[in-house]
Amino acid sequence: MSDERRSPGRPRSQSAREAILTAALELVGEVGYAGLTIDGIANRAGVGKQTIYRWWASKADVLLEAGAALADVRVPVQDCGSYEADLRAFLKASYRIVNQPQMADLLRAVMAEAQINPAFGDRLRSEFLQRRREAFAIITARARDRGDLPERPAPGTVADIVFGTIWYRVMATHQAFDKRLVDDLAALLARPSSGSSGRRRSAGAGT
Amino acid sequence: MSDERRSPGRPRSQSAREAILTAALELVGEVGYAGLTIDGIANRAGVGKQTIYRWWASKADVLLEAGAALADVRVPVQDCGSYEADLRAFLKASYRIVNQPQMADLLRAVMAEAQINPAFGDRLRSEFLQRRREAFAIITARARDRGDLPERPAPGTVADIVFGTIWYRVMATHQAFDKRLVDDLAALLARPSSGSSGRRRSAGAGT
Amino acid sequence: MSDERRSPGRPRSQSAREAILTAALELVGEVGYAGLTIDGIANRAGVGKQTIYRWWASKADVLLEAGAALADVRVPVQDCGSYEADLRAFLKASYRIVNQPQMADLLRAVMAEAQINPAFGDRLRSEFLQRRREAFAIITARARDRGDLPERPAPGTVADIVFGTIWYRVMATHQAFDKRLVDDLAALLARPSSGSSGRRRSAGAGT
Amino acid sequence: MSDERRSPGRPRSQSAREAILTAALELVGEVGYAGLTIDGIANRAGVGKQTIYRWWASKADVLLEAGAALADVRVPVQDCGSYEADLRAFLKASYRIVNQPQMADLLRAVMAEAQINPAFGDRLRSEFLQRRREAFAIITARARDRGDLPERPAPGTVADIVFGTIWYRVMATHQAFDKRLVDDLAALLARPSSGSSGRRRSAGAGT
DNA sequence: GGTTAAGCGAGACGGTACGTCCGGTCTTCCT
DNA sequence: AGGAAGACCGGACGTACCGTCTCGCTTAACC
Repeated sequence: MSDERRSPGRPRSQSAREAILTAALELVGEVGYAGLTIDGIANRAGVGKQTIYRWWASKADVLLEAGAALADVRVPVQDCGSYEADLRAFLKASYRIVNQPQMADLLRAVMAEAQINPAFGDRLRSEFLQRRREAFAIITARARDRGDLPERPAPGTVADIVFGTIWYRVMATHQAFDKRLVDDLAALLARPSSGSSGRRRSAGAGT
Repeated sequence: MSDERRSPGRPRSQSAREAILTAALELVGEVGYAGLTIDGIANRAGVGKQTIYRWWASKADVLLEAGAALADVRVPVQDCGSYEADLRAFLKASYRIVNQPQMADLLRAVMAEAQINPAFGDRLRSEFLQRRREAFAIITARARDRGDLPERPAPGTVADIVFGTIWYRVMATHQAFDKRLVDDLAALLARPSSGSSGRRRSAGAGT
Repeated sequence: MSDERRSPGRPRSQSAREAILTAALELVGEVGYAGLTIDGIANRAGVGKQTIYRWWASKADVLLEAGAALADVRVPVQDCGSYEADLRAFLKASYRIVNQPQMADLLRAVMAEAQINPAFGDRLRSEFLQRRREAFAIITARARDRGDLPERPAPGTVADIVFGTIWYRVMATHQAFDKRLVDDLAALLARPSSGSSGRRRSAGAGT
Repeated sequence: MSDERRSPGRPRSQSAREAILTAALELVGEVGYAGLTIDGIANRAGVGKQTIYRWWASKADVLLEAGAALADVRVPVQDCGSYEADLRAFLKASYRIVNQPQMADLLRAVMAEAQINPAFGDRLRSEFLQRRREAFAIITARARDRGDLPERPAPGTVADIVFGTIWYRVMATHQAFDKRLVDDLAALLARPSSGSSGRRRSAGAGT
């Protein structure tokens, strides 16, 4: 029934894979991304360099996969009753991810590499950033259905604002992503648009 | 009258300085930041490597200084009559800077380097990011005095939102910084704080 | 009678053996000995690397065995009537071997490897060079018995001169091993020693 | 007067050059040619790898230059009175070179590399082997003039025999190049050709 | 006819050296 | 003293092979 035809040849070593991801995470914490080298990861992991090059295109890709495990905190997509509550839940989940010890350094590193290496930038977008945006899109879509989504800005722009603010704090100001920011963003973005359009929607929802 | 006591020895060559900045800008456009090397800049500029190392700490510092010329578009700090108008003026000026041809690439490069090289990160913050925030702070301070600054978020957080959104578009989505975003951000941030909470706070403050 | 007790397990694949020897010969002609790799031989032969390592110690050993087939031209050991005629017959046989198309390259390769890898050097001596010397020793021994062997040089030194000259042409000058060299060497080495000993022998032969 | 216009830039470091040649000679003695690496030479010499690659094309070229110093024993070209005496003097000089402690290993290595790397083979021929042959050619030319050069073999073939025998002992039999071989070769090659041709020449020379 | 044992193609593994590139320093001569 | 030139040491890069290993499979001999 199952089509899991094993390919011929020695199978990939899971222990090597895990040792590499662990070593990369440890090393980036100890020596920073600039000091991180494939040689260093290979030595720490007790692995040949080729084994890294065989499965990852760059040290940033290793980090990205290592980070995927840490970022396993699943975004809460269940309905909290209102757009603002949904927003707050999403932001709190993001807050928990970003405030993990090695996570901020890792995020800085992968975003930096994405600027320098366009091919990695594409991978970062498709395998990480886009997924986060899609999760967020669930919230705005639900709010639109529910009727409490402000008319402006458009959902894509809202995502830019939310993610942009978080990334800016991580990369530029090195300020903590604290609960106050959760409150500020949720309140700001959930507040009905000024002018007639907002009222119209409220009226519609109230009917 | 003038205190320009010339130091002894041969003075710094202005032609070399300009050739270096020009070469760096050209090369980063041709080969990207990853392909940019001190050797390459020196060759293109017809200059010895040592001349670069004498005056700049890294290729990112060369770019930062090269970019300063491009970013000469001075932020408008004059009063436009309302917080929203001031915001819109500031955002339009930023829009003009970011949309210069080589500027987005240059911004990406220096922000990436800042993540990788902490010492450069400090220089970027103190010599560029902080200056932009200070210019923006004039606007929020004036709005506070004028009385049309929403109570929340705090001015620093507003700056995080504004700059964060712009940087995120430059670095993550590669979306254009268009006039629609100017409108959205100005409208969103100038809109008065929502209903009861704002009033409650005012009431509390008044007691 | 026969003790050919077959060991259990799958017997060695003759088709794999032949494919390997053929692939090695082809490849050394196409890419040279430096470009010859075990991986390359295995791929060309459609064989796993392990199958090569199981039966040969190095790529030079593969070539040595591959060359053994080409060098099948057996040295003529039958008596031609005189030392000079025997010499000439031996040299002509060597000439036919060396002038085979792939043979000179193969000889160069194995002699080079013997200099670099002492263990292979021992194998080359015992399995190839020494056999050739033993074949040659038959000629000098017969000449001694017959009485037309010059007193000097000693047979071992004569072998050094004969083989040395051939190898030098193959390795150092890349000159063809031509019939003129056959004549020169045969005439030189069969000529009676100068001085009293030579005369004594001549006298003896004349009696 | 002198046109030794120094080129601009830092001049080549003689101390680095000598350290590299010394390190190469030491290492080839310790670990053999197969174990000799550019990395190893660079480390032993306290030098960057690039400094080696800048001036030499391969480790064999380093050895060849290192060996040139050892082989400084100049071939004696002065007239010893007879062809046989000249031959003996040349062979004794070669004997002294080959019997230097590191020399045999070095010769084996460069000749091996010449088989494997054709470009190096050309360099070895033009910079070493050919020079030795030219020195030897002086002896045969002088003998021809003097009249005591046997008619056959031709001078080039005589050189093949002399050098071939020496190289064969070094590479194939690992026998010492001893004084007995000097005597044997000198006697063999100086002995007049058999038959009338030799006598004719003697007669002519005697007139 | 099942069991055992070895050989087989495939290909991942830990390593080592390769030759290149670049960083940052230095040493020269020239201005 | 600054600058152009370019060699220097150091060290990471990504590649190529090495020789070994672990798979599933095939092929025989043996019970």
